Amino acid sequence: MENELTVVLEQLTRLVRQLATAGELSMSALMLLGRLEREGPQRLTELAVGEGVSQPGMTQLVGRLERDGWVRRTTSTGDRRGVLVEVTPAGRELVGVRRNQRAEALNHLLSTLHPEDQAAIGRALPALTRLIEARTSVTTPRSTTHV
Amino acid sequence: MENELTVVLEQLTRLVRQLATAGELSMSALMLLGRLEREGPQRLTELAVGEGVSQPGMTQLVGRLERDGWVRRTTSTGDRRGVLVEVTPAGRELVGVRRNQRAEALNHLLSTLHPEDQAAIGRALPALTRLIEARTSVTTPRSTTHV
DNA sequence: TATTGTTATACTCTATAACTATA
DNA sequence: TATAGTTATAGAGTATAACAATA
Repeated sequence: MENELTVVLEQLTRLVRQLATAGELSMSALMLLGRLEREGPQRLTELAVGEGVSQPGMTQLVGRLERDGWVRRTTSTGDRRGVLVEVTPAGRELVGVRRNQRAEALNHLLSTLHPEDQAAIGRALPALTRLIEARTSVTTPRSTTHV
Repeated sequence: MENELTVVLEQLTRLVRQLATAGELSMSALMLLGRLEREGPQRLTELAVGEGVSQPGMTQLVGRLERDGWVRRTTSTGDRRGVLVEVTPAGRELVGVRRNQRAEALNHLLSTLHPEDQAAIGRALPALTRLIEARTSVTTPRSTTHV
C-alpha cells in the first residue's frame, strides 16, 4: 500500500499547490503563516527545522513576510540572541481568507464524489493527522544540486 | 470537514516535501518526472497546464532536466512547432528509486500507527484518487507577486 | 492570424559559507 | 567555544513580455 499512498500523496501535493497558490502567497509563505497561526509565535531556528529549510532560508522568508506586513519579529525571550516570529493581525486575516478559499474549492471537489467516498475520506482524517504527527525527525534540508 | 481536510492536506504537503526532496531532485522536477513516467511522452504545453505552471516555466524546467539527462525532447508529432517530452531510461530509473525511498519512509511512518489507523488510510486511498481526478480545470498559474 | 515554443528579464526560494553577537 | 541569527553569493523555480517559427 505504501507505493499507492506515495503516488496519491504526490498528486495531492500538486492539488494543494494549485489550490493554494492561486493567490498572492507562495506555498512556502502560506505554510509558514499557517504554522504560526496554528501554533503561535516561534523561534526562527524552530521554524527552520519545522519547515525543513535552512536557517538562512528561514531568515529570508521571514524577511519577505515581514516586509509585506504578515509577520513581526520580537526579541523578548530572555536570550538576546534569539528572535521570536509572530503572525500579525493582517497575516492572521490572510491565512483565514486563503484557508476558506481552499476549503471552498475542496468542498466543490468533494461534492462531486460519491457519498461513500466522502465518508471514507472523512474517516481517514484522524489517521492522517496522526501520520503527520509521526514524522518528527524526518527533517533533511535539501541539497543545492537540485534541478 | 473541508477545513480539517484543508489543514491535513497542507501538512501532508510538508511531509511529502520533506520525504521527497531529501535527494537530488526538487519537488518540481520530481513531479514532472513522475507524470512523464506514469503517463508517457507529452507535449510541452500539455505539461505546463498539467503541472500548473507557465509555458516558459515548463520550457526551463524541461531544459534543466534535459541537461541532466533525465528527459529528452523529440519533434515527431507531425506538427513541426510541437515538442514531445519523454523520460529517458535514466530518468525512469531515478523516479523508481526515489519513489521506493519515499515508500520506505512512509512505510516506516505507517508502521508506527495503530492498525485501525492504517486500515482507515488504506480504505481512503481509492476515494482520494478520485478526488485528485476530480480536479481537472483548477489550473490557475501563480501571479508573480508572491512573497 | 493563431498556436507552439523560446528568449529576455525580474523576483522568489533555497542552499552553503562566512560573519556578528550573545551565552 | 557553542548557539542564534544575518549577510553574501549562487543557482533553481517561476512569472510576464517580446520574439521566432509553423499552421
